[in-house]
Amino acid sequence: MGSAEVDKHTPPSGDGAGKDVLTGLSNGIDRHRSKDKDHHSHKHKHKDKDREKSKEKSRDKHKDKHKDKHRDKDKHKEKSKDKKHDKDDHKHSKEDRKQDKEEKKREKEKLREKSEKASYVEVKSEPLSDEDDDMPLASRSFSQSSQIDSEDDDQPLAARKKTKTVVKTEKPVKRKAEEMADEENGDVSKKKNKKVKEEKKVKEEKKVKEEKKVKTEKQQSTPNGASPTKRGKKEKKEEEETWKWWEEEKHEDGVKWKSLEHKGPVFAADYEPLPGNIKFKFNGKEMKLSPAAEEVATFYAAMLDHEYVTKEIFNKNFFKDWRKFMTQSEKEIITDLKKCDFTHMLTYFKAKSEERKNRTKEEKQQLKAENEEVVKEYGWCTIDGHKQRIGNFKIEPPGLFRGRGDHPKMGMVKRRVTPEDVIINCSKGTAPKPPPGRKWKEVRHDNTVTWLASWTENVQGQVKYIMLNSASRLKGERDWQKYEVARKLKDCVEKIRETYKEDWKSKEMKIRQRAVALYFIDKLALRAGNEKDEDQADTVGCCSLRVEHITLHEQKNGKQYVVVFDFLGKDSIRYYNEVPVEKRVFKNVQIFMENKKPGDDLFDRLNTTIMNKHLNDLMEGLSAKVFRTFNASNTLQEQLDKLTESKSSVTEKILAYNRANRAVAILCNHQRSVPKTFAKSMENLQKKIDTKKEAIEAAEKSYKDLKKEAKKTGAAAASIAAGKKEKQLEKLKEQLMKLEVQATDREENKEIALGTSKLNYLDPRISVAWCKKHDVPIEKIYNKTQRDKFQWAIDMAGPEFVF
DNA sequence: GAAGGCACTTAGTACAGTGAAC
DNA sequence: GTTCACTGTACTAAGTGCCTTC
Repeated sequence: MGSAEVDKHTPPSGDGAGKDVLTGLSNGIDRHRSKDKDHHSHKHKHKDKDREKSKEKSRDKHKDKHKDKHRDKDKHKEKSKDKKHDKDDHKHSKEDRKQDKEEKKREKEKLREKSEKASYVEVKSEPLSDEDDDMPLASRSFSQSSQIDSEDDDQPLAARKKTKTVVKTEKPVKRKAEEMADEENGDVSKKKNKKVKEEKKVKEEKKVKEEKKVKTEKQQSTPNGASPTKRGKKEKKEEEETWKWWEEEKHEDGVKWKSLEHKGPVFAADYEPLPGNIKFKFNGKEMKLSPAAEEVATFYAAMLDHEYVTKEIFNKNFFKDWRKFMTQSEKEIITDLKKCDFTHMLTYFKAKSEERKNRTKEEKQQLKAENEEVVKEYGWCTIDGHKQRIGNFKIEPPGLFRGRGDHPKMGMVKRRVTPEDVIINCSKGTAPKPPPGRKWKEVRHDNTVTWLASWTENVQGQVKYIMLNSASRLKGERDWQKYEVARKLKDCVEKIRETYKEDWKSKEMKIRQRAVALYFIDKLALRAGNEKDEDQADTVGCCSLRVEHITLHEQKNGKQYVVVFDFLGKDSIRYYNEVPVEKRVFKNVQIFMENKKPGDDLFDRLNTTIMNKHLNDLMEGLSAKVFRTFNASNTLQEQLDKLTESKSSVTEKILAYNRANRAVAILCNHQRSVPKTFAKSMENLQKKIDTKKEAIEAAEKSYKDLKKEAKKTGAAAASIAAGKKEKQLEKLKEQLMKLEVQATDREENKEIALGTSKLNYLDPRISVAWCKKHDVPIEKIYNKTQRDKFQWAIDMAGPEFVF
């Protein structure tokens, strides 16, 4: 299929092309059916069928897209069901086991529900119409055994999954993560570790000296006027914060801690029923709800002003779940969400919120003190003899699930977590006490994991964890290691690039797909793109890109061989990019798209496991995500080198830093919604600019007048005044320039989030070194929390550090 | 070897806190 | 003292990738 043909099925790219990309995509494409297509699309077959159906049903194109994907996801279900038909008993038993598991899971759920009796009235599940199971059974059975291409290893994954003849090109031995981690550190960090060991003695001596110094200072300061408690607190805090774990020996393989003690999590406060005068109305009639139903109703009421409640799926899920918390009589009465009136509740919450805002200083202070007490008690743990902050010691309160994008589960009730749901992890003999009269689900002593407590959340069945905060050793060590792997990639990236460029020419489709995908991951810092379940929002990454997500242009805006990417990535954030690529990549993509429907996988012979296996063969510890870290950090280093002028002022240097940071954020597609106050603040800034311009105009006029006068009269006074005016004018112009730069900066940053890259992708040693080299205070780049997180880097990196 | 589980990182948003401007 | 706008933090959803199970 030529690109023109592809283009025919895609909307004009460019402005606003995003969500409309699907429009008309299926037009005519179905006509290209081939052998390859047939077997490749086993997993797509039914989704295509359904897609056509859904097209008729749905008006919203974007929605359609998601629906399609959910059907896409059905393909996995179907896949496994097909297997059931085609394959041996083993598959049957697999399916059975799966069902067994699900049943067990359901039983567990039930048990948990029972345990929550205390907080909710238990109601037997209501047989509301279940639309989830609308997949036609007929479409599930589909044999494909005969459709496998005879070409070696050059088959779509869907087909290959059925055969056992996959040629294994990868190294057979897969090593343990711990081994890898150790060896990762090996190459790059080993030297450092050695150095660290050598220096350890010296440093320990230094440390002892420092401690002595601190002690003496303490002793000296306490009798002084300064508040002893305040000082003591500060010093204690500092002591806690300055555990230089990076100078210590690492734990052995897989061991995360030797001792761990904590007080357990903090549970959400019990539900406080609404005052009697706050009424819920159904069909215009006031109604007092049972406590359980009322609590869930308040979750919804509190969100009435939010966009979520305009979404059908949100309302549907909420109502279905809400009914589970109603009494029999409530269920009989409350039959339609549209007839429910929660506004009185919302008004009450708003008033409460106002009340909170208007608290007196004393009240606020008291509240703050109370919170601090809680943090003091539950916010810290003792790990290997050191006190460390816990990141999230509060258990998530109940509420409505706020899935992002078009999440099929949004609006479902997130149930209250009880001690009976919680697994505690700590040293033997140190288990925290559960709340009075309650029990933990389990207490374990697993020192190969970093979490302190966990529970399984009911909406998605995911495990949630209580973990240490980012300033802790456990997090810092991993962070350091992450950047070391990225630096290791820097040393061999050129070779890897040569390899994948060579692979673009491979005879094997699988290898060509892998090579092109890797090129995208490397060039565009795309995420790997794991496959997703049908009960999640339809988002993709590189390996899971579908044909509908890209458009090819032989020529676009004066550039040759342009690939236009338009898809929803993580958090349903749109990724739109027009990328000129090498001809060979372009031609390959053309081939990958041939005879495929919009909803088909672009890389049908590739997934993240295959990609990462390959990457790990190229370099130990390498996975797709390392490219993002590497490219982000590398970009920062390059941009800083390019943009920083050593003669500039600190302000200008910071501007340069922010620009470099922004370049990375753009690369990684870190977006944010435009701040609510943006328009207004821009308006204010514009006003300032206008005022400044007026001032400049006036100053210019008076300068001219003064100059004229000086020339005319030759008076020294007039000449001095003109000189002064000139200086004033220059100053004003400079101020104007600054304001205009600020406006540009703000405008450019409107939709870009700098924090994510700073926190997760940029090797902090680059920033630290840059600060040290250019005499920029580190506080200008990192706030307190960030400095805590990157303490290791601040301590470690000198001005000479280069990524 | 597919699928699911698990542990962890990465992500954007909401809101509280804070300090500057008026 | 009040308002406004920006910053920092808490929160929790959504990714990645390795490991285990069957």
